[in-house]
Amino acid sequence: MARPLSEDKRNAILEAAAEVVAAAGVSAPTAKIAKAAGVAEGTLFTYFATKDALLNQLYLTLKAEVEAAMLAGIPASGAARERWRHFWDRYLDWGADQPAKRRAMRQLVVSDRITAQSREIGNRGFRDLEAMMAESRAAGVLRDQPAEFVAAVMEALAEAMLEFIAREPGRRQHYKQAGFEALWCAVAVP
Amino acid sequence: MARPLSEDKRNAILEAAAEVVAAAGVSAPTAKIAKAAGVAEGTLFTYFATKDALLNQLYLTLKAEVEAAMLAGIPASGAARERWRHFWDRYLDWGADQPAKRRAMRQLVVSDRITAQSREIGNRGFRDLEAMMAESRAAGVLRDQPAEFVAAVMEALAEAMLEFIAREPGRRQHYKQAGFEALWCAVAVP
Amino acid sequence: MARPLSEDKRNAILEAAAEVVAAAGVSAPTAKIAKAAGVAEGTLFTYFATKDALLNQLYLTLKAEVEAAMLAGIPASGAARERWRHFWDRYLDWGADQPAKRRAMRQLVVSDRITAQSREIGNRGFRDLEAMMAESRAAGVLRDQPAEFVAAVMEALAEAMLEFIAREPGRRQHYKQAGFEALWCAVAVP
Amino acid sequence: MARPLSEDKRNAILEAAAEVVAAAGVSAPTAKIAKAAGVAEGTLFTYFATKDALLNQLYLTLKAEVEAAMLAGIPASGAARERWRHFWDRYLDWGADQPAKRRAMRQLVVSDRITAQSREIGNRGFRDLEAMMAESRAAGVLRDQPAEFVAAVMEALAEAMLEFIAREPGRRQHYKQAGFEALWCAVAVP
DNA sequence: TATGAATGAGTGTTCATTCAT
DNA sequence: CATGAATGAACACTCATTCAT
Repeated sequence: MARPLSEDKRNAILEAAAEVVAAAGVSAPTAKIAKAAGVAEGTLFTYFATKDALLNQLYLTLKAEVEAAMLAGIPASGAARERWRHFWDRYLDWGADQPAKRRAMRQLVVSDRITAQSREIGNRGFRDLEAMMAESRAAGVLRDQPAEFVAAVMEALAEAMLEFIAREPGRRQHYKQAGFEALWCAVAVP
Repeated sequence: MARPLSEDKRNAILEAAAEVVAAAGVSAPTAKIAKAAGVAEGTLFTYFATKDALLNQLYLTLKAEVEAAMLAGIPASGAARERWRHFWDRYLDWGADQPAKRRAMRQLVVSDRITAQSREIGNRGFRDLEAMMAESRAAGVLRDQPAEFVAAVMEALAEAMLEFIAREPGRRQHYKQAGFEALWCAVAVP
Repeated sequence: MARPLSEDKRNAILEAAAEVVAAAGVSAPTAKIAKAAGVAEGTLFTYFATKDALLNQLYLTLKAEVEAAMLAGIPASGAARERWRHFWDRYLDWGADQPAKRRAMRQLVVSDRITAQSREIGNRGFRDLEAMMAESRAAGVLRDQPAEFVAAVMEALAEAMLEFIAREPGRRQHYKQAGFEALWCAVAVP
Repeated sequence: MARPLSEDKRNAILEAAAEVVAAAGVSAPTAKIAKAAGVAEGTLFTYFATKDALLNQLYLTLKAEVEAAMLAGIPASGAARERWRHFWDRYLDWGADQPAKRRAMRQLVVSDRITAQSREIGNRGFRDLEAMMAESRAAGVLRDQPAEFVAAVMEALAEAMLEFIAREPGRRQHYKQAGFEALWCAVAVP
């Protein structure tokens, strides 16, 4: 086979897309993304058939990245509150360390170019994550709310905290703490 | 349709813009907005100098509308929790009753076409609202967090609840209740 | 109504399209056509929704033009041979006087961008023309062939003669004569 | 599929080009042709330097093929009419049996990508053919027209008949007969 | 020699904005 | 002031051709 499709190039395009979408929204020109990735305009389309395919792939990639970040180093056992805190901290650290990716995600989530199927697949990972937490709910630690509700509250609060962290990077720990307190109080049995 | 007067036309354009932006994002063509408003393409530009001006005005108008909805019928006195509950309920009712406007707002908030100045002005209203609440914080009902923090948490949770209500309109009361419990527990002194 | 769609501009675009398609085929850029017509690139699309729409319209327009040319000045009565000769002469004169349009037609006829429907409509006019000739066939002047056959032979011979005339304009009369003799002998009862 | 030898590959590309050009015109992508030929995109360019070179070669190849078909089995002597009939029949049989090649030819003939030189060379073969017929003209069988004229009339009528045959394959004999009668009457001394 | 990824000029079409009516 | 045709700069995507493998 001649010059195989380069995984590096594919990743460069996705990284560039995150940067550019974060800065200019989903309507950013593909030419700008290609340039940022250091490839020719046409090359982008050998890796992603259409702009929509690229955006959907970016969405899935970012979703998977967040999930992987949250699961990394998760303690196999331990008090429910501690495990939740782990998730929360990893989530916020990821978001705070990758501001471009987080802003890109904000754009993608509200865009109608992300298909229902992508959203479905993207959430599947989180559902697995929540399944791991089913026990703590069963153990009576969490209020009686469906996993989706808990996840949505967590995401909402995390987003709000990340906004503050983005503006005041020095107070990351503060917002992580304050946010978690709010979260725990909101979802845990008092 | 009778030819509406000037002010009516302006409002028709803003209403149409909300609908169209909700459905197709901020990159929706001005021609589509004009058509939805029942005016000619060019007429839109006699009321709003540019598309950006229209989007920013829409943002401010919606912000003001939410604020007005929240303040309407506010009890002059009463327990802090009840007054907060009033705000919360009015906010969620507005969002649930005006799904298009809420979805339009989601698009506008993440768009880079909304200027910092607009955001500043838009939040001023909320700051006034919070000023009214300063006393409850002073009275030791709320945790020691800046008003912005409380507002951000409230908005984040409200958004999350509205997503659920949009999907299950019949359970509006349930989500209003569950959301408020989470909110109160997150911001109030335990 | 503001500035109405200009019939002149529409015609200018069709004329330009004929010129450009004649010279560069149906794959000629729309930008080139617009420029030749003296309008902006975008203007072309206010008159014709797509390039295909323009090409199909051009096809129909040219077909109608040929037909009109053939019918103009047709003697109401007279010997069949003279009436056929009239058609033949008008056809060849049109083709010889409008070389660009004729060459454009050559391109359009073989292009798969001209729809079956356009071809159907385009031939309808000729069928009317042939209907007028039914009598001569009935009168035993023409061989027993369907009208379509006669029309196809006429077109084929005309095309061949026009090629010669294009190369030797001075011998137009010669080729008109020679071609008609071939035609008549081919279709008439000996 | 066993990897074909060089000459086979060249032929495969030409055959594929005929199919693809017949279906999609001369603007069909070279990638499509390569795929249809079962070779890589780049390989096409080791056999033909440019797309134009391929198209011109295809034109010449098809021209040569028709000519060969017409000359095959030609009776060395015999009545002029019989020999003409032989040519005519072989021409129409070739066109009717190779509809793709014939349609490809139609596209090539009107394309400005076929150079004057190619056309010149392509017609040379036919001129040879006509040279063989010079004697019948000399013998007073044909009207006093240049060979080119006769050839053009023959081609024009053949094209027209092939259109009919393509639509009604069952009536091939009928159209061969009717067409030849028209041809003979058009070119022969009455 | 064969392959197919890489390239970037070119294409049809869209759209915010202007301006003649 | 209202209208919608006119404009031309973008934009997503295609494709002939090159060249690293």
